[in-house]
Amino acid sequence: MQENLVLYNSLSRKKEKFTAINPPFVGMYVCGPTVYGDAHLGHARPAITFDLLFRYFQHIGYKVRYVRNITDVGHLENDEDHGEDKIGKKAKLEQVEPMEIVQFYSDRYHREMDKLNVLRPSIEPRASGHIIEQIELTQKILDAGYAYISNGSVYFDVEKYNEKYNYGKLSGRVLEDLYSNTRELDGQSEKRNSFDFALWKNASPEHIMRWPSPWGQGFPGWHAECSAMGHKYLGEKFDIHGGGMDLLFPHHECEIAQNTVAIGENSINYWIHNNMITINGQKMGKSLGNFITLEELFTGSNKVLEKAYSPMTIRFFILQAQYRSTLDFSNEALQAAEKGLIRLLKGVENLNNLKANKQNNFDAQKFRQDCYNAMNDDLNSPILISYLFDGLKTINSIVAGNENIDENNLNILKEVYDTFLFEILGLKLENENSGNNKILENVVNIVLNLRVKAKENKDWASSDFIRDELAKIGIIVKDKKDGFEWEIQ
RNA sequence: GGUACCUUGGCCGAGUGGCUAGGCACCGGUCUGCAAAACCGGCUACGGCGGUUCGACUCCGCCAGGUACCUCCA
Repeated sequence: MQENLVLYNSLSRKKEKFTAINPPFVGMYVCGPTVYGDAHLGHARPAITFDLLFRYFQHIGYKVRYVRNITDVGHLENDEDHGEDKIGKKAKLEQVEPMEIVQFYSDRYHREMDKLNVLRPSIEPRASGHIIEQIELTQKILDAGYAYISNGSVYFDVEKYNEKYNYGKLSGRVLEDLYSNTRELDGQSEKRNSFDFALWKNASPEHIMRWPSPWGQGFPGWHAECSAMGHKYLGEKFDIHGGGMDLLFPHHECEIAQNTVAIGENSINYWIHNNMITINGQKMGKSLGNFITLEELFTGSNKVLEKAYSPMTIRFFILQAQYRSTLDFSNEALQAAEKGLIRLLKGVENLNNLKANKQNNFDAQKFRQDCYNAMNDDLNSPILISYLFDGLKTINSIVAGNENIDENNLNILKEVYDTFLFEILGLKLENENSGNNKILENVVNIVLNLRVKAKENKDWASSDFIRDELAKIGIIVKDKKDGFEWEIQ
């Protein structure tokens, strides 16, 4: 087992050596989607980031329990006092049961994540399935004296909490600043302070999603689910809590407050946050309306897209940036990723056909160690990928006969690509010519075989005619030494 | 307004107090009937102004520009 993994902890704002609480087990909780719309490029980033971590942990010998929730209740729009439930609103709009919305978008989320080769988590709990746990959490906080009841709702008393603990220790916020910077209360609020947050909300008569509780008919506050479910499945203390940087405040800050009171201080060791994907330098997000769904990316059906991009192109694009950096979307960047990935995968094909030599001038052990070092340094996937490209040059030189590799080093080299490219980065070969186009495939092959005959007869007019006419309808022919390849543009 | 962060070559994106990441594009070459593809090579950048230092893209200060969070967002 590699013991040198270093991860950036948002709590300390430093890179820290990772030490599991109870090795070889690792408990990891990641905030999943609120399922009221299609997954977009932004959703792919945490999914892939924590998939990378999940895969790497397993590779270096840990047994990981990976919990990623599905939020299906309690996530309100706008203001906590007056906002509408996101799922409930969509259900009304579509005139279906809220759970139909949840099922529909959960299924679609899974489908897109599968395409991205994101492994399913070990447990995927839903907020609506853990109402009792959230009521218990709320009751504990009430019993401890850090919450108050107001009109059938229960609010966390941040001011009181901050007297003993430090509200803001994760996000670096100071409560006094929040006083001056939050909007003035209009006098109608149920909350004592605007920064107090709901643990349980009283349901108005028109609110569809509602459950009985000691405080009346209602529903849980947004932050309650992660505290309740995380600790239910991972224990009182666990190793990692992850999510997007935009959840740092208030969501994760509130979770820490809840956990501290209801479960204990420092119940989670490492807080890990991925950065945002930007478009034209601006965050891609639901509220800005500048998001591109994954389905649109895969099919090219969005006017900002010059073409369709395959799931592996998207995955590679995301992995080419370190997860804590913003990543700027553009057609140019995506096409660069696409071409690079194809070249890398072709290199692996060459590698698998390599023949070992007696002589050797490649140090595969060092190469392997470099790759581990990159991953151990806070999952530096772009550096890892740069090494894999460096290795490609070596592979091609060996193919060309300019360098030599012996059997031992060749075996290690193959193992490194297998491990890092496929197992850890989670990339895979994609089959082009999607689906039921067997007939087209056969027809093109017949035509191109005719072209081979024409070339043998030095009938350049015919061979160029075939190539050019195919190009006109979007089929690109690539000659090879021993035959041809083609692809649909 | 408060808090934090960022500014790297045409584009994306790593990184370090001295040892030119990588990809894409571009240019040149090999190969090819030609072209494409593939392969090889070239392309030495770190917002501005000061300071610390033998030496700064890397540390410090100021300025400029940008972003995020402070309300829902991955």
